[in-house]
Amino acid sequence: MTPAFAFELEAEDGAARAGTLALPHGLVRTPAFMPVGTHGTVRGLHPEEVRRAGAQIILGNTYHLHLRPGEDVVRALGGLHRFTTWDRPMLTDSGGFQVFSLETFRKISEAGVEFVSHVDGTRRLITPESATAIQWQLGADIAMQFDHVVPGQASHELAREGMERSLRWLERCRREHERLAGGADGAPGSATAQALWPIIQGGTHADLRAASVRGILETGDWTGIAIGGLSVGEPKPVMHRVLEGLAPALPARVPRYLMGVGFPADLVEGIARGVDLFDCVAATRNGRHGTAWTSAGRVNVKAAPHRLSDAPLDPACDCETCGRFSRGYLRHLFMAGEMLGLRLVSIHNVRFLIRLGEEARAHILAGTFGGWSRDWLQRHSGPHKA
RNA sequence: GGUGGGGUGGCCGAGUGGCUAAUGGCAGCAGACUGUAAAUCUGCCGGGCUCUGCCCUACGUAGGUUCGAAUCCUACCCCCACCA
Repeated sequence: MTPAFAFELEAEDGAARAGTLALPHGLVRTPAFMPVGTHGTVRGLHPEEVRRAGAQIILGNTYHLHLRPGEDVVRALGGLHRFTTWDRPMLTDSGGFQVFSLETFRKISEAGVEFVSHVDGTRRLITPESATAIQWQLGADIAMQFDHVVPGQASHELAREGMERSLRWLERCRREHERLAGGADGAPGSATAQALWPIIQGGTHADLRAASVRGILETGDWTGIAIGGLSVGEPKPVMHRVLEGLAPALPARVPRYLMGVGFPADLVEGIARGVDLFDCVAATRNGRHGTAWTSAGRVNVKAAPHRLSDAPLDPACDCETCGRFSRGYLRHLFMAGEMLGLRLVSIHNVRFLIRLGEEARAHILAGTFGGWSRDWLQRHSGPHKA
């Protein structure tokens, strides 16, 4: 039996990597896209639909699950896996992204972040310790450190502040996680039940990113390392440059998780720069908003030309939606405001990204990733952008 | 037959003399969306042009008052409510 959290690097093709990550609830073949299920559900989709789309692991969110229903409820009902009935691996984000996205609802101090709940207005102080403790109660396979995300346009000074604070908070998360894993508070589980992953910050500044990696690697043997603070407003070439700068500094035997990314082209670009794991809400959000990713580029499901179309969204797609429903029907569902439309396009987009990971993996294992990714990016550039 | 209310752009519905091509909403068209405050948000939405502006058409129909009318007056047509 593979030890929990072991990552086997199976092949490299240029900077691209294929591997297998062993987690308490199962294996994750990489590169892989992880659908986001903020509230303990991949929005709009039944867990079986997520599974059939090929998802190996999904996310949950610490901050949102803390507000609703509360980690005590989740724990009382058997933990996140049992609560949601998702029996494959899960990862919880720490709430660090909400430091960025709910910027107008929070105040940062060294102690932590005080949020004014967007749900009921109550004040909630989230600290590195509490974010870790909440995640322990939720019980996902992987917990993320509580970090300080700054916008993509952040100055060197602000990016440095966020990066250094994230390092200090990482240490506090690590201690709390070790304490909990040791059963200090009588919580269930053990050191093998949940991993804690650090997050590289530093904005768009190469020196800060490098310092972040150094700081993280000095403090422990991590079973995975995340790259945060990207796709938050910086231009794509800048994100690519940051990834290229990071790759050589990262240990090869540790999986790399690019947080919050991305669109299809971002996956291909990221994989080409050594990223193993991705997550992004765009698949489901765009699905709900009527934009489908296809092998021929983006399709606006609501567009009039699809009115009489009997064709599937993407003839090259093996998802449940494309196997059964026409563009004309999907357009009708959107126009009629029927929820099935939102769900069907979400299913398609999730499958599209997961399949993209599967295809990339196959090409890396076959040693053909370079040509394949170049062709793919070529096909999906310009007017047919992905 | 009588009395009262009303007829506004694809639909609903504001507007009672100039700031009105006419508030809103819906429908329609397009765009945005990256560790989810999002089944959301933004823009366009009478026609035409030599398009930072100009012209035409338009508030039931026809006439009138006025420098100026969707807004006031007259007649007619139609719709609704109540009474006979």
